[in-house]
Amino acid sequence: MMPSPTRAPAPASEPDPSRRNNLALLTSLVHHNGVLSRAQLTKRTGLNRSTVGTLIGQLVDLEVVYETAPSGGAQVGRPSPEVHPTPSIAALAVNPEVDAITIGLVSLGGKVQKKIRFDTERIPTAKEAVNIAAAVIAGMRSELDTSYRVTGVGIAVPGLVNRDDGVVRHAPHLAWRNEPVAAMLSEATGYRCHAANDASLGAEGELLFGAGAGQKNLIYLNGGASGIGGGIIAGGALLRGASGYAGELGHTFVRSSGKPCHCGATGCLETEVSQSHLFELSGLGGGDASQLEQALRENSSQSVAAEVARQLEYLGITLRNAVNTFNPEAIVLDGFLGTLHSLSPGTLDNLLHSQAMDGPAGQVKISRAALGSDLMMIGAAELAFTQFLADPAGAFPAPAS
Amino acid sequence: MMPSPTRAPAPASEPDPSRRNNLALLTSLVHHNGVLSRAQLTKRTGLNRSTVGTLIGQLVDLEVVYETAPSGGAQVGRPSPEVHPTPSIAALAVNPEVDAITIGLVSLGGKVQKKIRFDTERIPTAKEAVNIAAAVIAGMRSELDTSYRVTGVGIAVPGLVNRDDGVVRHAPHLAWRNEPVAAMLSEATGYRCHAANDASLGAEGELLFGAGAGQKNLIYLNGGASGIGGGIIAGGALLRGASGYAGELGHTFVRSSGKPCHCGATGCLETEVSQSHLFELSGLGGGDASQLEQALRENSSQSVAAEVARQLEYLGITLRNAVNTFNPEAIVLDGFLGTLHSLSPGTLDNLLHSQAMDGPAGQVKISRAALGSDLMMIGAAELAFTQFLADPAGAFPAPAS
DNA sequence: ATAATATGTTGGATAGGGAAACAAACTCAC
DNA sequence: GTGAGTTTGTTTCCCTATCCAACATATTAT
Repeated sequence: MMPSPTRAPAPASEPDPSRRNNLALLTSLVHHNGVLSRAQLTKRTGLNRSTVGTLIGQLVDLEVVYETAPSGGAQVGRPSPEVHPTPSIAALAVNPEVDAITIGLVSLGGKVQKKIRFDTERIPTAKEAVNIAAAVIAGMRSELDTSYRVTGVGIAVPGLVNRDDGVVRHAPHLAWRNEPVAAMLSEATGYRCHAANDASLGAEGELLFGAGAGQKNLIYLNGGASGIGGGIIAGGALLRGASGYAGELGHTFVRSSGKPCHCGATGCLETEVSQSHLFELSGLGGGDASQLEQALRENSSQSVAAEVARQLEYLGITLRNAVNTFNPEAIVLDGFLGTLHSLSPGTLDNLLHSQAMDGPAGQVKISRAALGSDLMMIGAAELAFTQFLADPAGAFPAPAS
Repeated sequence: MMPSPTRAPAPASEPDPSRRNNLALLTSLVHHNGVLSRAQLTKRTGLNRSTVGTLIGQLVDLEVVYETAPSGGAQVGRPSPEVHPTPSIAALAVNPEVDAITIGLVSLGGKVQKKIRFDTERIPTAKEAVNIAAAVIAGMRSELDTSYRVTGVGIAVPGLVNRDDGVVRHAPHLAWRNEPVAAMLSEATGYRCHAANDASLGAEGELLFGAGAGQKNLIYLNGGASGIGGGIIAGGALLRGASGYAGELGHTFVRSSGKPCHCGATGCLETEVSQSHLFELSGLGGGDASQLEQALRENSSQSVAAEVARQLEYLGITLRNAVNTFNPEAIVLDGFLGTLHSLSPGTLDNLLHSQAMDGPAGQVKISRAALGSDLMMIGAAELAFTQFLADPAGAFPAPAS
């Protein structure tokens, strides 16, 4: 049984928690792996063959998954049918940024079905962002109602977000303070909404569907126009902290008598390592990450090389701290931090091996993010999937048959 | 049922994992809280009254706990009998340091029954440490065999320890490298031995029995003769990392162009903040933590005040990083770091409020460690209790009746 | 073809927690 | 004191979900 010790027991009408747990386990496996044979599910869960059969049967009835004929994998024995996530179960994703709001629709299984980028003239207020998102969702509404079962909405915000109540405590680059965005969007759309820090969701996205697949301890760092955000996976789960604020590696101390940061401190990573310096030096007025990367690659000036080296050094200090503190298996760099790393491959590895403690440093692999521009959609959607995945049978009372 | 998805299912002969889980849950609650009434256990576990009754009955048969008549707590209703941990179930604790090896015996419930400090002439080698510990344990052996059921031995080592295999990767202050201390002591004593970093175990000890009781996110920092160690509790569990090396906050970067550290980097907290500076300035040649504290309190010289302020500033940088990264509810300072904090109360709080991000910083409480010199014994013993607590029915096949 | 292997399927057995009814032991009010 | 109200232990019965074993099925290897 193992009921959650912190929580009161579930009301009597609900099915036995153990069944729910096992359904949740299977659903999560299928969602995060895309396709799995029943035999693989049996191995992965440790459950009995017959039990998996029953459970899959229920999930098929619930239209959470569907089965297809075995693919002819040349293997001895009776082939096992393949279990797929139902793509009509989906979650909405919203990602407000300084210059745009992106709204997406993501299927169970992590496939991005739609992605709509709404460019804004100026930095949106929370109210504007919610209005835009609600309007886009309203436009999709008839399609959503007819062709999808929507589990909810996840909002990825570049700033401190209290994950429990969905209030943005402070998003400096958006100039938001104490905005209850989840409640606002919930009010406007009628969907259950959740909000969290964008980089935390990025970490979960890369963990489940991207460069960190299968890892249990992973550090994700993203550099964008809105500074540097971080998300940490420890022991297989996202590090949340007391209120979900954990992971702010962008404000790691990297330099004595450094410049003051908007956070109140001095010498933060985010003030020393920034995309805008690189844009200036490379001669570009602005643009996206790939344009920056190309410009930097083509520019062989001394000043650019020096700046890249300088920024990598500060990034190295942050990674050194993080490696000593977390002993992760992998570090995933996204945005212009991925660019910096790729411009001078090996530099960060060398810094880590010389400066971090040899135990933890010996195991780290540094890589670039794999999911690109879909990542925020996938991460935010995951936030809205969580509740569904925890109780796939209870989320949609009657299967749409 | 919820079998662990990563692990193969348990052999068929064993009892149902759900019963094991519930027994483990109850045993842990009793162990960590000392005494609990059956009614409290019912509330805490969320299990049914009758189920708790059955389970406690089994634990009584196993002599893991015993019940006593209700204490007359003035409360309406039938009084609930109290459940106590059996003190004859115990774990051994070993803590090698630069100048001594301490061996202890800790009962279920966390009470230190014995503590034997063996002072060494010089820094002990791993072999010497193991020999001394084995000899002391051999001396206790007849008593252990007649009066106790020993679950195993936990070794708390000041250095990087791979918790999975019990190998000390590197303990700089002891000058140990790649020493399989757990295997060595296991060989010498016949007990199951486990090893881990001392500060990590300190964090667990304070979490379960000390200043961090009830918290879910906690940072423990200990300053001693052997540098600064850290342990991090995140989401209720110790942060281990890929190999159990996590938590090395003593090597947080705090100063540009700082002194080189033995770890290979420069500007580490451990090189800037150290007990020996304070001993020199206070005029003491050496001594223990309480002597140092008294000397510093009585010394009103400018140079001492300046050094205390300087060290607190660097400690503040580490805590700033840690708070931004972990969003903990509590920070527990031990050893001379606790002394520093108490000499200038409020300084660290002010530093955090001005420098750390306001979301996470608003919630942190900084306090001193509560368990004093028993902490390492309790923490190390916990390491040896873990396996027992996970399966209280399976650890000692036949109850000694 | 036949053997070997792996997997789905079915029916029965079992375990273990939950619910309800009852018993017990306490406080409180009068 | 005595009865009412409250809380908890105890017992019995039930239900659920898993496991097991036997059989059926579909594939590869020989």
